[in-house]
Amino acid sequence: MAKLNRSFYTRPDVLQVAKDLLGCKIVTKLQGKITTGLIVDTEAYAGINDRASHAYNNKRTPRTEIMYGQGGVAYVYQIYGLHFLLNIITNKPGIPQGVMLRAIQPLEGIDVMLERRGKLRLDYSLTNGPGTLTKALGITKNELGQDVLGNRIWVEPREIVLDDSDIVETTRVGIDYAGDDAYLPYRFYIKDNPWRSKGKGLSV
DNA sequence: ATTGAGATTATT
DNA sequence: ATAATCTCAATC
Repeated sequence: MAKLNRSFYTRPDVLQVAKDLLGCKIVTKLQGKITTGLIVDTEAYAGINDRASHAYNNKRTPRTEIMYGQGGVAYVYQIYGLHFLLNIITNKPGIPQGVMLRAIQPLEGIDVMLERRGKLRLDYSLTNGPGTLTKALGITKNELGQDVLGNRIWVEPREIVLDDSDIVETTRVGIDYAGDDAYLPYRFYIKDNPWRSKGKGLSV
């Protein structure tokens, strides 16, 4: 199956990339196992002018450096010492923007995902948060900097029809520290899809 | 060298 | 409501 190409990710409008990723299929081939899921919930982080972004104010640190590289690369970081969150970097080198995956709908390799999550039965909690979907897909900091056009992680094009009326725009989750930018409509999810992230914080 | 908080989750 | 748990970044 085809992979989304580099130019999909290097587009200048990170909001458009976040929307266009909805309905696409993310695939990981890790530990010799393939797992896939439909992307149903994303958030855009708009770089140096976005107070919610790790790269706000052009902040360059060892952690954020990857965001300044080329688009189509995985930015994985650990939060609360417990969970790994997956972003795909967008735009061209020097412009640190990216899209975080908040939730997926499991498609293939569900048995593997259940095992990685320590669950016995399939329910929404398998992959309905940014930290749970990475665990199900086997993504850890090992994948930091991986090319999303490589053979470990990639995304395949949307095969379902989605128009704007199928996409809900709302505020991002868990970024109260971002002041007014917490109210920007930079989160997108597929309307009526039950696999979307519940989230806490300021979501409408 | 020290400290404080975090793009969360699961449990009480 | 809160514990879990640790890396990173800012400050001293």
